[in-house]
Parts: sequence; C-alpha cells; structure tokens
Amino acid sequence: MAKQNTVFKDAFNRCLALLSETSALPSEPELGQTLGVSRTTVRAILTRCEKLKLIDWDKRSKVVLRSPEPSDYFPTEETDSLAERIERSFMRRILAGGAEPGMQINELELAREIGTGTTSVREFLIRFSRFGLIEKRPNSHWVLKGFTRDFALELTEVREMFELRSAARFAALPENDPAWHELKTIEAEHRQILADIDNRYREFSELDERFHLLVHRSSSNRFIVDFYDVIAIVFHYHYQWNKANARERNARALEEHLAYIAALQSRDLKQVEQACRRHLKSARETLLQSIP
Amino acid sequence: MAKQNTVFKDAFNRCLALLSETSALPSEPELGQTLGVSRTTVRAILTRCEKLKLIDWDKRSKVVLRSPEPSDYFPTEETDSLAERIERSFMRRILAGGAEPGMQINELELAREIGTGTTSVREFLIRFSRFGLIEKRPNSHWVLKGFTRDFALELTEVREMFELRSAARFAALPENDPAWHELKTIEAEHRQILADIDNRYREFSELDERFHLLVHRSSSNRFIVDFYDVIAIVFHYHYQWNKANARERNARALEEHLAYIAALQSRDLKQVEQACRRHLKSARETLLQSIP
DNA sequence: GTTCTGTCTATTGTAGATAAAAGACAAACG
DNA sequence: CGTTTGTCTTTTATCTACAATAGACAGAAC
Repeated sequence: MAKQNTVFKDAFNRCLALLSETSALPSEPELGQTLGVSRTTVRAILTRCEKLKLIDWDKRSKVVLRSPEPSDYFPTEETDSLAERIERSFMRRILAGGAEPGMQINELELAREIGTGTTSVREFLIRFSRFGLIEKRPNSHWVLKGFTRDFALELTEVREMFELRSAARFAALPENDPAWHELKTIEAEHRQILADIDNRYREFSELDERFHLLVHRSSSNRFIVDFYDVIAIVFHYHYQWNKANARERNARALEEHLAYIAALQSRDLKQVEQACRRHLKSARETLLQSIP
Repeated sequence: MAKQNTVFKDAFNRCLALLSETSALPSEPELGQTLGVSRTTVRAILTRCEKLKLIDWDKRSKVVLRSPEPSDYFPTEETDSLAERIERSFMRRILAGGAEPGMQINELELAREIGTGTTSVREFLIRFSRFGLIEKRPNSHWVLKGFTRDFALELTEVREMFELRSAARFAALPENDPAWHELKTIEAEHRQILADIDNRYREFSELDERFHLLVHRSSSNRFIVDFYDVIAIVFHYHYQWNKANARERNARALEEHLAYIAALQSRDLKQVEQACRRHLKSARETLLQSIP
C-alpha cells in the first residue's frame, strides 16, 4: 500500500453525479478540469465506468448507458484523504476526550490507533504544530499544550488585532471590488437562515467561516489570511462538540454579523470598529465559556 | 543509514571542551544534563573518549588523561543536524540565487542536490511553509512565492502590529520582572559593540534577534512569539547575503535600539511607541532596499 | 536512602521502495 | 491548426525497515 487512491475514488463519485445529468461525457481534459484531477485519473475513472457498464467508451465517444445506482458509488469513508482522517481522529482526542495539558503524544501509538504509517502522522503533527496546541521536543515526543483558557485568550487577542485591521481595509475597498458583491450574498444568506432559525441554525458555522474569511482576505496579507486557518479549525471543532445553546448562540451571532455587515457597508470606520469589536467580544466569551 | 548521529557528534565536541577544563568528569546523569542529551548518548561519548585515550573510565571514576587535540574533534560539517543543512541549502537557493517567483519546487531534485532522502526534505518544506514563501499544490509540486516586495511588506505589517503591542506590554511589566535585568544586559552589549563598531559590527545580527525576541516574549502570546521565528529567519539570511553598507546600517540600528531601550525604561507609553515605530520603519526600509 | 551504573525497551529520524497521480509528447482526429 | 487521445516518464504520498536517541528499571555503590 503506497499511496491511497482517494483522489480517484472521490473524483469517481463526483463523476457519477455528473453522469446522471447528461447523455454523454465531455473530452478527457475537460472532464479533468471539471473534476479537478489529471487526465491519468480521468482515464482510470472512465475505465471503471466502462467496466460497470455505465458508459460505452470508444475514443472520443463516451455514451451514457444507464444512471448510476447507489451501489456504484464508493462508500464515503473511503473518499476522505488520509490527512483528513488523521486530523479528525486527532482533534477528537484532544478537544473532545479528556486530554490533559502536558500529556505526551506518541507518533507510533497514534499511527496504530488510526491505522496508518508513522510518516503520515508525523507530517500531520508538523503541519498541525503551527496551531500552537502541540510542541515538539526534538529527538523525543510531542507535548500537548492543550486547549486551555490561555490558548483561547492568546488566539482571540491576535484574532482581534487582525480582524480590526482587515475590517478597516474592507471598508476602504473601492466601490467595484468583487468583495462587496460577495458581502451582499452573504448578507442575504444570513437573513434567510435567521428567518428559519429553528431549523437552519446548524448552517451558521459554515457561513461564519465564509464571512470572516472574506473580511480577512481584504487585508491582502498572507499572514493574516493564513492565521484565519487557526481560528477556523478551532471554531469548527468547537461548534462540532459543543452544542449547548447552539440555537441561541448562533442566532445572536447572526444578528451581530448583520450589524457588522451594515457597518462595513456604511464605510464609516468608527461604526465598523464598534460593530467588529462587539462581535469579537461575544465570540470570545462564547469560546471561553466552553473551557472549564 | 537511518538516523544521523549528529546529536552524538555535536555533544562529543562540546564534551571535549568541558574536558579540557577539569581533571575528572562528573556522573553520567549530570553530564547528560550539562550537554542536553540522554544517558545513552553520554555513554557513547564516554566510550569514544576512552577509546581515544582521553579519559580512563571505570564506573564512577572518569579521570582525564590528556587534553583534547584538534584532531579529536568531529569536523563541524558533521555536527549540523540534517534539518539545518536542508534549511541552509534551501535558503541559499531562494534568497541568494535567482529564484523566480512561481518557480516549481521539486522534492526529489532538492533531496538529490542536498544528498538526503525525500522524507527529510518533505518535512522541511512542510515546516517551512508557515513562513509564507512557498505553497503546496496537493498531489503535485510546491510553488515558490518568492522573496518579493509584497512578502516584505506583509511581513513587516504584521511585525509592526505585534511589536507595538509587545513593547507596550513590556513597558507595563512589574519592576521585579527578570526581563528588565535582561534588558540592562542587552543595553550594555549594545554600548560595547558601538564603542568598537568598526571591528564588531557583525555581531549586531545576533544581538538584534535577542533584543526583539525579548520584547516579543513579554506579549505572553504564543502566536506573537512564534511569529518572530519568521522575522528572525528572514533577517538572519538577509543579513548574511546582503552585506552592502552593513557597518553603517548596523550602527544606525544600534542607536535606534538604544533609544528604544531608553523609552522602554522610561515606561512612558507615548515614548515607547514613538521609538518603536521609528526603529521598525527604518528596519522595513532597509529590508525593502535589498529587494529589486 | 539517594544517586549512579548496567541493561534493556520504546520511540524518533531518515532512507528506500512502491502505487497513485500528475504531466509531457507525439500521433490521430475533426 | 487546435484538440483529443495513447503512451510514457516523473513526481508525490505512503509504507516499512533500521540506526540513533531517549527513557525505564533494578541492582550496585556511596
């Protein structure tokens, strides 16, 4: 087992969806473009489609023979990349399950638990270390620094610095910048979710990420944008394992976002700063409440 | 060749220095403590010392037989860890030698050039990616974003935000905080170097790093402190390959540091901000001048 | 009874191998 | 002539193996 073929499996599944909507597939390069994979993978997909009698493939002609059935798809567990699986396992361990700060992290043990080789775990830990939750002792183990109160305070301190700056930049964006249009779209989605909050409050998490990323992007600063990864991952898992009062919390955040968006649209720097601060303050409090 | 034994070689060299100053070595745990290595490595070192007839070793007694000679030491090239060697090779390529932004980085080629396996290069690139100079295309190559003007501007923008905040924190540190004493020491070294600037201006680079790190540390924020790694590495290599006007540049920076230090000691926030801004501004200009 | 040493085990760092995926090039097609 | 396909090469992602290093434990020495 060298490389996992998750790219193939995932692209194959997405191709099936495409296939159910047309009577013939496009050229290999075009298909590769659509699915975001190379021609090599496209050809592997086509080969499998042919074998399953989903299409009749002869050079340029790729005629659809039948609609795909559920059994044609690869199971979703097999389409996640190894990195995603490792991240999920790891985050569950440290955020959900009683992981004490100071605890040692063992590459071999983690690898065995997840069912992968040590290399992948190691690379994950290296990538993950920039989130400030773990630290390496060279030639020795990793140390879990833990999702502590200090961590949350340090994270939000930088977040506030960055977001205030980004928000001010945003407000100064020229009239014709596409970000304004994107903001309008996001605003509309806020209103839609709020209108049906009881059923749709779970959709907030994803919208939250899109909104703040849009704001951070206008900083045009790679360090600020990259830092948003840290915030996003923390809030992502935090939302996932901490569902107490989710409805009220999200409703409140949506309202704050709308005020924040209105402030941005007013282009009044004072107002922007005020609305931004208010929202960040309550986001910080929410996060802190979930930490013992 | 699995692991390199650079830890052993480096610790051995440092042990020789120790050895030339005493007539007998301490216990294994104590030696390990001093050299910062495990007992396993200490015992390997002692074994080699014995073999070279540098000491007579029998259990607790470790009598020095003769002073180490230059030929006893391992050559310095062999004591650098693989990671350090990779970093140097890589930085030379991208900072010193015409590396165009957008260029592809090939793991295999880099590994061959440096003479290591791909695993180490790969891990280096992952670690290095947080510096914002390269970016990964999954399942494909890395892209060099380049040490461009934009990079320098984005870097210094964040640096200024962080350092202003840290400096303000520093000024508010309680009287008995050890940082004040450390600051005094650093101040004295500044004066010593300035007094003999023609001969010692090269020592500025290291002092600069120590000073700014001391300031950043008072933020008590891991993200701010960690970010200083990015600044440090950029300035480190920048100083190393860009020696035009080094003497004047460093003399000026030393003066600015002294003003900055005085401002910190005054604990007057206005003054601190002013001195800090002035120094950061000129640091930014220096950096920008070296970029075409 | 604390500290040290001898011995042993577990884990990390690195190389090398291999399947998956990307990508290059020329011939074939429209 | 610009795409598309067939074929081939190169590169990445991942596993496994193994030496270096860290670390544990019991008995020896002070």
